Amino acid sequence: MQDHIFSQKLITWYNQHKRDLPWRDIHNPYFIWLSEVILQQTRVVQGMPYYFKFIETFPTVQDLAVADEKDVLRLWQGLGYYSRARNLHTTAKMVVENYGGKFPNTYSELLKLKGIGTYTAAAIASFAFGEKVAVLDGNVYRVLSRVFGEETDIASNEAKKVFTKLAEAVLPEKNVDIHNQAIMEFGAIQCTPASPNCIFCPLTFECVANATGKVSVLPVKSKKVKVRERFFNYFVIEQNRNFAMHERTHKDVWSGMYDFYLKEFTENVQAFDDIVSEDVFLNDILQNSVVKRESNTYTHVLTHQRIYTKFWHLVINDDFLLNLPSDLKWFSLDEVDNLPKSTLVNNYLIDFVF
DNA sequence: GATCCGTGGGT
DNA sequence: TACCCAAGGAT
Repeated sequence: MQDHIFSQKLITWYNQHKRDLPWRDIHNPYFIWLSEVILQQTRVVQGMPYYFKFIETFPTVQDLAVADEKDVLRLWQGLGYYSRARNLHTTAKMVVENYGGKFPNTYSELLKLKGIGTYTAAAIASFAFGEKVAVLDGNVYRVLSRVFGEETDIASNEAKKVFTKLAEAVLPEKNVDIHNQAIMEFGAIQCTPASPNCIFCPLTFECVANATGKVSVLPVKSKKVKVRERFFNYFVIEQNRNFAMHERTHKDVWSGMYDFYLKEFTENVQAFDDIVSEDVFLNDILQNSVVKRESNTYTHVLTHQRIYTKFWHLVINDDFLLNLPSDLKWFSLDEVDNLPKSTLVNNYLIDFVF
């Protein structure tokens, strides 16, 4: 099949079947950037409400740049991969300070910004500025792999070179932005990962995978992630309707988000005495508090971790003068609501506190 | 450069 | 249930 035929067929299909999405057919690089970062590893239906929240709360890159990082993270709460929100904020400040508030308009300049990699740089450069660069995301890997019968393992380092070359080869001279949108939309709606409806595919006759019966095995992807098990015991420390919260700073999940006093184990420790033993702070507290609740176990599943969590809700006596460790601070219920929190922590608060 | 970083929906 | 994976990027 000739490359321009492939692109023409994709665009014809796209014009008939494309979804009406709010970040389509616009050229505001700030809005396009927001949508692309939100949609990294995220489904359209999941990201859509966040897109509307962000453009309403931060209508311009300047608005985002002057915001507190806490508030950006709070708005991102529930979407996951929170480094995206921190990098978003960093890049907004860079655009304002180093680029006069105007997004750089080339692929290579965009690539220098935090949180903008090869895919996102290509997306912004082509959608907002019409630059002739090919996008390569999960959809494009799948479509190219099947249509051209390319069996290179997409988890390998080699694959990025091979598929980038393929993606560039099929790029048309004109309407690169539409072509890029079309190939991704085609992957998302027609050439789906599981059981695509090849009977109604406009590329049935050209598709190598269809001809060779390999649709279900392409693209080849080798890596299987191993899941680490962790056991959390959160101590929800409350006094006079204030809550002791801690900002996660270390290299771990939910960096920059707030949680409670945590005792972590590598195996399941059931007995309360074993959990609190040798913890001076907790033993000091326990003399002057009531255990208001011992929660059920929350099983929180992440990509590389399975976290089994029990919440111990301690209400400290009103008149007890408690010295918090330096990494814990008191927050009122309203303030707790406004802090960025993981879905795990937020779920407990929704279930029993808010 | 292999591993880590979230959450939710589909099968 | 267990697994996949979804408009990836940073380290």
